[in-house]
Amino acid sequence: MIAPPASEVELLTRAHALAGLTLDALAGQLEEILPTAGLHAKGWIGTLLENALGADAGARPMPDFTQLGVELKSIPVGADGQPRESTFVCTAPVIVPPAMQWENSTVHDKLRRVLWIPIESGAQKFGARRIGWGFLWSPTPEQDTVLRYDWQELIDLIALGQWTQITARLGRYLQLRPKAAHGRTLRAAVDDSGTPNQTLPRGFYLRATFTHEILAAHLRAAHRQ
DNA sequence: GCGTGATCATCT
DNA sequence: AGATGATCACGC
Repeated sequence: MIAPPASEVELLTRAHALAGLTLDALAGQLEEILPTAGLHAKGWIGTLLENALGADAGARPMPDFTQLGVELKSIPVGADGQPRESTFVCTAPVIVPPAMQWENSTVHDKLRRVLWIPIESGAQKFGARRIGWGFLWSPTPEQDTVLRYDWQELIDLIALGQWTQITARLGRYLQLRPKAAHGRTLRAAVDDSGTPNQTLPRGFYLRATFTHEILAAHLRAAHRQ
């Protein structure tokens, strides 16, 4: 158990010390056992990085580094450097509190400041994947505007109980997708006529097209240095 | 069961 | 091939 970093600089320094390491190497340092690749490894890399960097949020719905307000996201990238998957942000509420606004939403909380750490993905053996160069990101004003708009559109559908209208096709940067152990998971909700019912729990995700934009912008900025 | 960490598998 | 909908593992 490593203490949480005291500053963003310390966090970034820790992250950069991991760059170039394979998962095998980092797991060895932390005395953690590599999972068998593929199906049963979902989420394992993210947890490994949390442990390596001193994240302290656990499973609470708040940024991983609670004192810094920084969220950690590992992101699988192909040989081309492009994200291979969408990025889970947080669970979506099923009952929307009347006072809920973008500014006090969990999505906003988590995306306000993110430490992105690219992870090699692709055909190689799981343990041979290398950790990339992490970088801190905050939404630009333009990105924040789109995120806010997406969030409002999606949260309105939930608040109005219009579950049948909800699809992953909605949202430019943010989308809603199922987030559950399996398809039979149900959550108490209210439908669009105000009648209590049940619905599949969903989560907010960032589209890969958006995270691609984030990574590309970072690389352009880094090249100018 | 719920929220965290995500990726898998199917459809278009 | 890319996006959508479904699923896997862990801690509490």
